[in-house]
Amino acid sequence: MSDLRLRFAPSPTGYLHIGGARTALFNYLLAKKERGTFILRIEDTDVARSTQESVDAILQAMTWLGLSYDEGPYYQSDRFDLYKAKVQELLDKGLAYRCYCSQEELDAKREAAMKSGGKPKYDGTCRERNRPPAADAPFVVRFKSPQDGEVTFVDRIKGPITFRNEELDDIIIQRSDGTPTYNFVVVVDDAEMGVNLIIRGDDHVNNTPRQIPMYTALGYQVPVFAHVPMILGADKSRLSKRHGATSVMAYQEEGYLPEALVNYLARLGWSHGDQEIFSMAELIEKFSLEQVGRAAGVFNPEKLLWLNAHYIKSGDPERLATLLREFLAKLGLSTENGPDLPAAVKTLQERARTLVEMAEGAAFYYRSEVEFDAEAAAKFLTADKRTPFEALIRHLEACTDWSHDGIVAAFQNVMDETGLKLGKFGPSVRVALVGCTTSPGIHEVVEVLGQTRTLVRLRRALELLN
RNA sequence: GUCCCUAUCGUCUAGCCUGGCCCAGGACACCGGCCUUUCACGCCGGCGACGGGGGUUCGAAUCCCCCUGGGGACGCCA
Repeated sequence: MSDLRLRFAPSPTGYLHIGGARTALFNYLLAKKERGTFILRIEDTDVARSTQESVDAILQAMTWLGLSYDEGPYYQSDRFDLYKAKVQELLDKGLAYRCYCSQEELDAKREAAMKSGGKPKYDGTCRERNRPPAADAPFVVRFKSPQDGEVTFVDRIKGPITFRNEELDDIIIQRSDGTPTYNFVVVVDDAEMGVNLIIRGDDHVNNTPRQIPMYTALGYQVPVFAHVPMILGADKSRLSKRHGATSVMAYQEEGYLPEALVNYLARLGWSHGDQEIFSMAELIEKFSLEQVGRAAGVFNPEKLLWLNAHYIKSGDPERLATLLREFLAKLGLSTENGPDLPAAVKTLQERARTLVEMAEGAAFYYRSEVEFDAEAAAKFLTADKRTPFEALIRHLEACTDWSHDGIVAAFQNVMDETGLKLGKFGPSVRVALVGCTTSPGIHEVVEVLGQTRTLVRLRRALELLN
């Protein structure tokens, strides 16, 4: 165990999205690699927007991805007393002050500042105010940010970053309803929880110079920061719903394997030479902040698909079969009275890129009756196939070795007897057994279907030949 | 608008720190071919980038400056 303490701190206002998942992954990987502690903290200070459903959805997605945490989940909504005390401490030290400006006043000031070409920062009206305008006037609490000099921090990914303090304004740390705000609680919690390396999204770079003075004001040690670049959509704008699915669990529903998403997310913005395929164990072993890129990256669904295809091809048939059942069920199919599912999976592993595709490809195995594609039936189930079909039925009936070799031998007998090449009647047999013209290899299909089902389907097709 | 970050094939990236091995390598996608009873897989080949301009240097993708492009932040959201 090292003393490295990391955290993932999502706010429960929706599902876990792709960007959050990657941030969580990087934290997880480094925690595992360095044998540190990975903390999960739920940032629900915005009581109105936070929901239990979102918490559950985030937890579920993390479980699916295999991102387990060592501590937590902590809920900020359980810690309001602590924040209150810390706000009071700053007030007592004179490092924070009550601000009585109304929302409307602030909006007007912001707009005016923007118009005159400046940064829309708070003008500090209440900074030096001595007493409230009225005894019961509502107020927020603002942190007194330093007004001159500059803050510099060395980002583990981007290097040194400097801000002039005059760019900063006095941010609100407590709302008029008494609840604390993000920029304040994140500092208190990270410090109180002993987090010493903060890996978070790029969009927080600008928050960092406002948070650093708060660490100091509260007597905390400033942690190290590592800001990972954003994930963009194909049009280079911030990834959002209009670029396709952004929810982690949507990928599960679309038939993706968690290892494919993990692998993809890891390689988006991080690299290890030319290697593309990484297991979780390998990522833990090889991950390092030094190899994380500094520029934003475009989310490429096609590459994710390719990775998913890879993991389906190389996956364990038994496991894939277990996962596939749910997808077959969505098609209204039960595997109970059908062929052995892992065997069926093996015939589809190299032709399905997702479990959805695999379920579609496996459907014919589990339908009680073949559903014929009209065009395929018209083209291939023709009267001239009667002879080879009868021969095939005879040889398959007589087959005592229902193995790949035994089945190949039966087909060979038909070829010898009729003088027809496989290409002459194979496609018709496929349509008879599957219903359409694309499927796994015909011998494989026959083998997996089994003797009884194969013969039933061939005889029924024979009746249709006329 | 202001501030911050960033810049190698369409996309993800290697190389950049420690200039020459790079007329820039890998992967996805795309295009051709091979394999083949179908569809795929696989294999082989092709297309394709150092944003622009100045420097520094014998030599720059690599170092410096400017420009431009892209992203982010500017909330009593997180």
